[in-house]
Amino acid sequence: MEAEQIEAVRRFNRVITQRIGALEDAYLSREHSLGLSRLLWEIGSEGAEVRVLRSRLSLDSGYVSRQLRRLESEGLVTTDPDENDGRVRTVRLTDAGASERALLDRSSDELAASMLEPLTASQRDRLVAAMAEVEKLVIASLVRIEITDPRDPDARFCLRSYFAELGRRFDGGFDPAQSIPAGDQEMSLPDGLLLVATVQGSPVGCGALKLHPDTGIAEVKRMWVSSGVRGLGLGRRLLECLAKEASTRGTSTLRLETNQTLTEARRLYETAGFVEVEAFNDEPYAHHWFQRDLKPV
Amino acid sequence: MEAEQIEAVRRFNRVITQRIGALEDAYLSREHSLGLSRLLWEIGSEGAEVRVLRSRLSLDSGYVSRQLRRLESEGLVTTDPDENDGRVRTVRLTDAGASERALLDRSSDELAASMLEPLTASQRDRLVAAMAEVEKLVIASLVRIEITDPRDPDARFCLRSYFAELGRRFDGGFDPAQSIPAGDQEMSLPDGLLLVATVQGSPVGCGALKLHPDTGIAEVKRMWVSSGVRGLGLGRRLLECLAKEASTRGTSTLRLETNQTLTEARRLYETAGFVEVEAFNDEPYAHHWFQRDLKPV
DNA sequence: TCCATTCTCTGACCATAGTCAGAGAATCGT
DNA sequence: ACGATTCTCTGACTATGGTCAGAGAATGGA
Repeated sequence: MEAEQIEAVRRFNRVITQRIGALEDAYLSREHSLGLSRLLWEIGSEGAEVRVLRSRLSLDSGYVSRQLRRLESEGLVTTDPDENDGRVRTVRLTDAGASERALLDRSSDELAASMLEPLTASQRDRLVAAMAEVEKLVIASLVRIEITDPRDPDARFCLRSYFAELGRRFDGGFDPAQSIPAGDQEMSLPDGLLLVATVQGSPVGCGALKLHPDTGIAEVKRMWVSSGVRGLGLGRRLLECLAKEASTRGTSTLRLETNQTLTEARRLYETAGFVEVEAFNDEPYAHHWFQRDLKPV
Repeated sequence: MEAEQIEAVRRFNRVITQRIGALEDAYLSREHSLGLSRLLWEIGSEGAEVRVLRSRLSLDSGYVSRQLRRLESEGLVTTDPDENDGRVRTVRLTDAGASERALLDRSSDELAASMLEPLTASQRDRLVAAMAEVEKLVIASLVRIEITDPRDPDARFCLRSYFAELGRRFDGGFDPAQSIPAGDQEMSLPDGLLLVATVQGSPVGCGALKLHPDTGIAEVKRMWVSSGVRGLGLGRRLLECLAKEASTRGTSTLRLETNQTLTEARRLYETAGFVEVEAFNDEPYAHHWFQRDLKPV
């Protein structure tokens, strides 16, 4: 990494935190403290359970409790016990609370507008485009990839999303019963593994391996990337991560099959060193079979 | 301004403040509080006067004093009275303080590096480029233009910079004595005015008017934009601002002359509605004379 | 049934980051 | 020379944003 780039990032951080900080001071410090406003915001129009608020903002339970009492005494929220679980309490905004929250929303809009306002139309377009690029790449830098139990909720979410996408994209839909299966056992060590990619706790992609240590072959399955984070090279990162995991577990050849409608996946495999080979199984949904040799570690 | 753009800016602000905030928590919260670290940083390797620190960080004098006592008691700084002015005290870092500051510096580097580290080389380049663009445009949105007394230090700085630049760029240099002068009086109301553009307190550009109410003509003089903020349309903003000020003061025609080496200025004048005319004065350094009619207010 | 756990709440603390009033010394302006 | 101003400092006070221990009610699991 070059010193110049680091200097550029530092300069950016300095300018941006100053600017946004100054604006937040000016706009958001209405009658409530920052903490109260944050809580009010996080409750949302639907209401929220106290324990959810606590974990989302990662705050102490006593602290949240006191803040809620204060909001209550100002008539901005009401808290009622949960119907199913008497320990849990649910906070809801009153009308006054909702309008207070709307005010915060408007302030945020004004804050954003004040960054655009002094600029010409073309400068605004450039700023918005550059911000989108920064945002995207910063999110990319937040991706964490970890081996995850297939029964984990995040893993379940990814697998469900994967099947849903195949259903949407395959000509004639997708029926898991027709396809070669990959059960939880096959995606758990030592038979295989599942990688889940997350951004700040939310699952955004996955990829699995079925290991066959006796033959030195491993199959790549369940490659999926959420539409929100496409174009960030996450597919490639997952694939390389799978290759590394396979390699350290005695795999010399990686195999996978794919459907003709998944063109971007095919391009990914080709540019990642896979070569198309004869069909090595009878997966009914596959049109292309790929293979890649791994360098031993 | 479009709602979409505002939404994009808000999303950017959210993502970036979260990201930078989280990183700062992780990296910068060493043994000193944020306030002490900020002060330590601001003192710099050269040392600084207490009053300068106070105004730069816009902090209460009592507060700064107490913070300094604390840094002193930890052996990180020394404060000595100024040689010339016994009221002023100058703070300097001790060796321990300097190494503490170097540590902060390194943390900032690591923080920046951690944003780049997970990315591929091409993504890094894109991120740095987009950050530079955002930074530039955000700075552009921070520019304030105000009528300023020519004897004000900021004004003096701009005028000095203006002459220095002419000296560098004109073939054969520039000698103010040879040129048609514009004294402080001529750039002060009611005879004229000087606009100074600042970004967060630092002067970055200027432009002056010499008014001639009897003829309805005003002359534009001393147009200068700091090299650090070029390409942001600041010249145009200054020029439009001058035109507006002239217009409200009974000017119907704006005039200016310029040197052939200032090509970007000439392009600015042409695209801002000025047309080249015969020489209307005998300014020895001028090669082109321009004029523009103003719509009455 | 009963013990462990979960969830919320209260009370007692604490550090940080200030603000405000005023005092004392040095300097400036006239 | 002297009154106004500038600069720094001390003391008293405050709000914010927490942490920690423990109590009491509800629930879950064996």
